[in-house]
Amino acid sequence: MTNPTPSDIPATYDAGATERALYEAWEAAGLFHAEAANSSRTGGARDPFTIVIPPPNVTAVLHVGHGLNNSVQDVIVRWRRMAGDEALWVPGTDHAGIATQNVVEKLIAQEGKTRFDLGREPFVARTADFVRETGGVILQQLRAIGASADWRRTAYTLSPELSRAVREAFVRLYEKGLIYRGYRVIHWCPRCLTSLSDEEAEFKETYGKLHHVRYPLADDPTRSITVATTRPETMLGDVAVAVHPDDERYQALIGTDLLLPIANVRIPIVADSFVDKEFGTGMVKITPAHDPNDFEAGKRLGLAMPVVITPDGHMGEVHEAEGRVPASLRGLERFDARKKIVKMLEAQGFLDKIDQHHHSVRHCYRCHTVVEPRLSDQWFVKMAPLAKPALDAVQTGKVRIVPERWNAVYVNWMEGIRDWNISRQLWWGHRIPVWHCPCGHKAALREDPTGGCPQCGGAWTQDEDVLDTWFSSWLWPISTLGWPDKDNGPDLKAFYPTDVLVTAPEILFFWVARMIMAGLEFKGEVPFHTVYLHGTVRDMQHRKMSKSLGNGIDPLEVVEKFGADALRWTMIAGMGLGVDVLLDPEDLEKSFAPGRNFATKLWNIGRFLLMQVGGEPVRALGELDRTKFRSADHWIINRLADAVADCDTALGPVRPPNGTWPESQRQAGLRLDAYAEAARRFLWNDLADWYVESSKNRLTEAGDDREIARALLVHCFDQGLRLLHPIMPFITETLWQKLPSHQDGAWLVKAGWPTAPARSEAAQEFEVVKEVITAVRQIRNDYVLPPTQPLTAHLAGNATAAAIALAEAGFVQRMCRAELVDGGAPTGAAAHALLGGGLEVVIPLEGIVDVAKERGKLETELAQLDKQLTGLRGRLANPGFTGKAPAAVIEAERAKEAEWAARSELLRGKIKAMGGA
RNA sequence: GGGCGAAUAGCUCAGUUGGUUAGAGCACCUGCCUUACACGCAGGGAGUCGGGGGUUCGAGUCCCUCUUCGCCCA
Repeated sequence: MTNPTPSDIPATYDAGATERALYEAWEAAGLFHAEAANSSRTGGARDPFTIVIPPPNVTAVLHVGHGLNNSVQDVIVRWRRMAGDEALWVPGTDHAGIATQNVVEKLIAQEGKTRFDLGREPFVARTADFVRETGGVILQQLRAIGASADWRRTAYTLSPELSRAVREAFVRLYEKGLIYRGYRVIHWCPRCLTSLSDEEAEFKETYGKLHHVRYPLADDPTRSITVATTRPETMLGDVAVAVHPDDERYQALIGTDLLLPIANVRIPIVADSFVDKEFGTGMVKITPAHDPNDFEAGKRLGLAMPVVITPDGHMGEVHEAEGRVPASLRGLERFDARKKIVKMLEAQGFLDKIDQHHHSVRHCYRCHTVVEPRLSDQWFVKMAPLAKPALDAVQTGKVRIVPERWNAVYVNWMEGIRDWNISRQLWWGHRIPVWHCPCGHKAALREDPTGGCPQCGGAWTQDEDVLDTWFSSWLWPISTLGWPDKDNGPDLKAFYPTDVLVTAPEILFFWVARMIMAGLEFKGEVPFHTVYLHGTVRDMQHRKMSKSLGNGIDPLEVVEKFGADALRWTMIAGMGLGVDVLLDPEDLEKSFAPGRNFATKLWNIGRFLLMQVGGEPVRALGELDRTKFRSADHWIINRLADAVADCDTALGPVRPPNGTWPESQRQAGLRLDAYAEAARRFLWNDLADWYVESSKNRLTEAGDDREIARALLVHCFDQGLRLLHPIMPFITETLWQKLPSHQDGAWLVKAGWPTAPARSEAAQEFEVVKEVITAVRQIRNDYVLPPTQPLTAHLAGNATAAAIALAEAGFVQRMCRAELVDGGAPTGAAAHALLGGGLEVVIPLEGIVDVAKERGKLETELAQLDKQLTGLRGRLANPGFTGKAPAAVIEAERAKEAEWAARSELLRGKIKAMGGA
């Protein structure tokens, strides 16, 4: 069989032609399947390793943030799969209540309809159809970037199974008294027409206006007090003005009435210690129905709670507000009303002044409408009892959060946790499983009731609201593995607790913290042992990529132009721990060419191997006679050992011993950028740049030397491909299957993760050879000698080192076009390089080297060295140093002093020989 | 307003408990189409480690302070 020639295999790798078919082959071979029976927790032979995907919205299309998040998960899960774990990656999607409902509402708006025109059931049916037809696209797109999930297990938060989990969780908490109905001020989105949790109402920095309004005393309109507000429209709902009970300024006013302008109702001045005397005028107006703090105050003081804003954000006498909203304002949109009220106040002489005011305003996290605090009845989960064990789990190390700084954020939130508003006035989602009947009886039920109320026989009506989407998401790790239907089923036993949760810090509270609570509450165990929080993909101005800014990158376009491997490489290699990944949407080439180029480099290493090594089998590493190794062989084995160790260190510990991370391991590992760099360095800088080059002279002639080189080339490339495979799965699999060591039917996906080979001391010898080559190259560059001009390099100063280099004279010749000569260095015009161990490289360059210039170079080097030597000697002469520094440090400094002194002496001698002082 | 974090090469970042001449990738400059690869090879320049003060034999690393930026929470 003849070896291929360069023209047989194209010089560049075509990702597009390879990736799709390869993915299909992986999937067809069932390589991503994980079986409960194989897990050591159920008596199998492999340790389980599980990741559950942060479920993307079912209507989502893949954006670069998904690309990053899922690439990270895939890298980790592929690593563990190769390492021999029963590696499970559970995929799925989220029904995304508000988001999906908004999408469908927009669709029917094009037909001029609202959801209310359709009615609840038809609207839900329409949404379900929409999801069925267009949903889940993202799961197909994840395949395009190489995601190795077990697709048989694809889950959906609104599936019958996961809906039962939601129901079970609700009923259990209800029965424990942890779910209750509360009447209070919540965040309300006037556009989505639903309440939101604290977490769903996001702060946005805003420049607003602080209006100072005069409220006259009811019985003496010549006197007035001044209060400040950013939301004048809510003043119609004011029921009191509060001062601090100890505030001397206002003692006399407590108990007197004010006349609320515009509304023209009397409101009292009351005392309450929540008022900050120092802030503003020390007087605060109380609007219980439209501000959460005022609500608390109003409750304490037993005040009325008039509601003056309608659910859709218009002025109105909604509740307990008769006579407060003048006809001219009724029905006016809240921000229009604000402007009008300010004008009215001004006209009536009640407006003192308006200040510019920089503050944070809550917005709906789905539609970005300014949220309205609103008094209403909602369902809540009592969080404190759930938070306690979840806090402990992180503080004791059962769950570690990486990077560390998010620990404090987590702890802070848990310690100040507030009850969770879980009811949403939406139609798309899990309907709250509570039924009421006319007799007032109320029950939370696992199954829909069949008959009537057990107490009065009346007809049941189900609660109208649905649950917060996150109420299903927080069950994800347990529900996707079978809870509660198969609570003792093999999957939960085999794979729960899972291992790593990979996500962005934005949903630490929405999701991660709540999953920890749910896992502990419903399964009695943490849902995962590591929370890995990665950065955000941003553009070159550090702006988050978003549709509205138009600065996004389409991952599928990148896959098409550069390949999935290139996409993955750029994201993983550029991802420091918790650090944002910066990509340039204006210049995809700049961002993704490095990954494509690396793939091409690998392709060409492969091309070289196939041509030079041929298809005949190679000897196994263990069968090689190490006594016949050349220095390069020892060296590449050591470099491989380093690479394996570096990758392992960067990836880190896998699971906590005995379920708890020791202090020393809490932040260890998951340095994906360091791992990527270690794999790249080995394949490119070590194997391709040096070992492949060193092998070229050896492959031409049959014999042991050729066989050793062939075997090591194949072995090292094989191992390097394994190290890189989790990051660049397609190119590595493609090349790996072409290796002569490849067994029919074997997949790199399932090939073993490398273990470091035994090291060899002899590897240092090759460093000498490399140094000589580099020295000659530097001289060639310094003197601008054409690469083709043959040179003679005399070696002197260290016979042992010289002999090592001379043994590889042929290789040196090939690498830098220099013939090595033992000794005989000329005294005339020559270029000099002084290497470690006193080895000298002298290249005679009559007519090219200016002796004075060459001497000048050496003098500069000497001056530099002497300066450092002086400092070093000063340190060693300092009794403070020798008396206090650790022995090892002093020892090292002494050794350094000796080496530098010798080098200095040598330099001095050479300078003298060249006519210097 | 409270808390946390960051500031190191043109850019993005490493820098372990204080201890070599502060590193990497990208970018940049120079030479080269050397029979695997120009999506490549070789060589090179580049940082008073944000400012100031302190502790120490020794500070990028620890402490104080100022400046700037980011994040989380209210």
